[in-house]
Amino acid sequence: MGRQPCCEKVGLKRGPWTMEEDSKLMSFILNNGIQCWRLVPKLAGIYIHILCLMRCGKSCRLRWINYLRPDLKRGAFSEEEEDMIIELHSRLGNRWSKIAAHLPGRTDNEIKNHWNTRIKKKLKLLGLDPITHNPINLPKSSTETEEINNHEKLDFQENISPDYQMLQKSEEALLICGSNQDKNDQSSSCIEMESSIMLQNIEPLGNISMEPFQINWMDNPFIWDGFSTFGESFP
DNA sequence: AACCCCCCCAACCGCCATCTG
DNA sequence: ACAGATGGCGGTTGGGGGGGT
Repeated sequence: MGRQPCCEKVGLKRGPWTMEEDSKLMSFILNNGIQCWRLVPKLAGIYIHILCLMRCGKSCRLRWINYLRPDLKRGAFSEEEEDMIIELHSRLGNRWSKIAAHLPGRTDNEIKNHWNTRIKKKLKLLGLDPITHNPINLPKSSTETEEINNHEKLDFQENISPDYQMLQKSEEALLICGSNQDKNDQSSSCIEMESSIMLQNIEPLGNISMEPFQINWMDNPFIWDGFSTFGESFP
């Protein structure tokens, strides 16, 4: 059995977040940091507007991580990012959070969505199984047909799937690296550590509600032009 | 213009791991 | 040591929007 729902569902709001809710949550986290997600909605409400933010802690956490975090990169994935996702997925599988740790500014949810809607199709078009990253429908070798099949494999690799060759090369490179997996784990931990440090380094310098304000982010201040243009000019 | 279909993605759900008293 | 609480993760869903008919 899993645990019970994180909070009492009665009276809690669900569905899309409003700008007001975003404002409350953002203000609270920037000013207080995150100690306990379950308390955030109540505290955020008391802190800003007396009214409670009628969301469960889990919903607040998700909204912050996937949408409000100031370090999020918005917009389409670049070719480089897509290639990186494919390469990481071939090694890590559906461990989206681990993959996201290697792509600064991207969330696990964003990567998961992008994988399911775009990259999966792209790989299929390239003749690759999105789960195993191996060619689809490649005949299995037997003693009698091995040579023919090898020719087919070569044809496939040379004529159909340059991306597959690229993947093979990156896998070879990883084998040569040997302890690369450990290195990746360490770098992943570093990224996680840096993220937590970054969270503590946020310094809101102005009024958060509807006016432009400045955030010091890893000693790189930027101006966030408020909630009026939310979702479009969010840095 | 109206309807339908498909795609995208934000948000939710359920489970597992870890923490805490 | 244990049970309940909490955080985090991956899978899934459903609503909105765009394109086609």
